[in-house]
Amino acid sequence: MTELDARPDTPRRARTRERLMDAAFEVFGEQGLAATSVEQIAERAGFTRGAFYSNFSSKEELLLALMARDKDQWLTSLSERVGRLFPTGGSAVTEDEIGAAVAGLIAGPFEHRQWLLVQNEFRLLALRDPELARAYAAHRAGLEDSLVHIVEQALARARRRLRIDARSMVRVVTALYQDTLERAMLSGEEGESLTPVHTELARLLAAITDPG
Amino acid sequence: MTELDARPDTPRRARTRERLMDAAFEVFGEQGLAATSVEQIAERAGFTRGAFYSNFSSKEELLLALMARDKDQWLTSLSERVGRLFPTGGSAVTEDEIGAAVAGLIAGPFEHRQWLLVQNEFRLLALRDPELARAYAAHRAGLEDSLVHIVEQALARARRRLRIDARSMVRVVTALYQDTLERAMLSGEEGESLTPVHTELARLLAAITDPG
DNA sequence: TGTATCGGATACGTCGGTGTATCCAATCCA
DNA sequence: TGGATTGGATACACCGACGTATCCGATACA
Repeated sequence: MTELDARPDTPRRARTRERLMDAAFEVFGEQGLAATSVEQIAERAGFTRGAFYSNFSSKEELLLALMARDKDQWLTSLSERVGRLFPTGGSAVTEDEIGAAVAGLIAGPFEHRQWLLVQNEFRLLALRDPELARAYAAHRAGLEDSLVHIVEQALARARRRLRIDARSMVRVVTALYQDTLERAMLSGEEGESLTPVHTELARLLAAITDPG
Repeated sequence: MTELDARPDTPRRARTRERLMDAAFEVFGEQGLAATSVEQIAERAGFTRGAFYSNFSSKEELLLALMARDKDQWLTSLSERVGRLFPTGGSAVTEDEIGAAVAGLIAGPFEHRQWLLVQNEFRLLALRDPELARAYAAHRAGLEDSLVHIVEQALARARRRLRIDARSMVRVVTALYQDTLERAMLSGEEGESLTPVHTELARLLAAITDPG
């Protein structure tokens, strides 16, 4: 759990760490965190266990690095796309358009399945380990704050107001998104079955927003 | 995964199976499914691995038995409590009263933490194993149907109507309940921190119901 | 060009869990 | 009361993962 005693941060090291994280993300998604051995991660990345342990002190540390690395990417991407959907000075937006927007955002270029799985496992670990719980809570808080900000901007631009406050709205939507995505993944093969997610979310959003 | 080749279903066997399931539920909750060995389960129940394998063919089979066993208990209990809260022929119900009702229901006698953890892990397994996925989907479907029924009854008795249909409402509320409960569990020690769950849910329910 | 350092590979001992094959004891029924 | 049947305990062989200590080759630098 403690940081690896600071070694020189040479570019070569950095590349190796990246490759290990990428590999870990893949294998975690396929097999699950607990079921994945350090050896499998290293192997997938084209290294051996020796390389792994000279870059990370444990699977857990790698996981933390992984989560931190990708949160920012995701957020900036989302923010950009929302900005394009609701440009400043645009006109008021209908309920249908909100639904379409959500659909577009969700259908983004991210591997939902992998992320859902890894996030779930991370959360599960955090629920049992107070140390990890703090890390996870911070992670989520950062994400939520950013989302709230994005939503408030979007609402202002879309000329709509919420029947509940933005933070609650974010919580409801993320929770429902998770749940519905899981439901879709559980029944049928990924691709096409993402549509119910959209309609479900659109329906809810229509129910809690009013023109204003 | 296949059933244990049918052995005589004597009362003694049944008792042993019960004890093993109870023990498994405890240990699963504490350590997680993957981290729990068959030996720990047996030990907790006061047996050895031998006993386990002569009653279940695998951890997985035990898990399925466990889920099936407790779903019904929970549902009937919930239904009873809802019935008491909204008796037939009662008067119309205010938003505050709905909040209070939800709070009361959630604060029920069940070990939320344990259940949340086990359900989460079950779902995680199901997301990777199509066989389990079907079992889990059936489990959830049964639960959801019952909840929808309960909600429709309660709404009629409370003289309120929803801005969305009952099934969507059930999905939203269960998803949000999960998420908020997790949030509470992640920050601070269990007991008192369940209140935010109540207010969050009450707020949402108020937003999607109208008097009618 | 020679030497030091760093990244990664190899090899090893250890541990814990698995599943099965065998054994013992208690209950059941004649 | 004595043989059979069943539930559970014991013992065993096996495997996979772990973490570390040590070694080798390549790069960097003088």
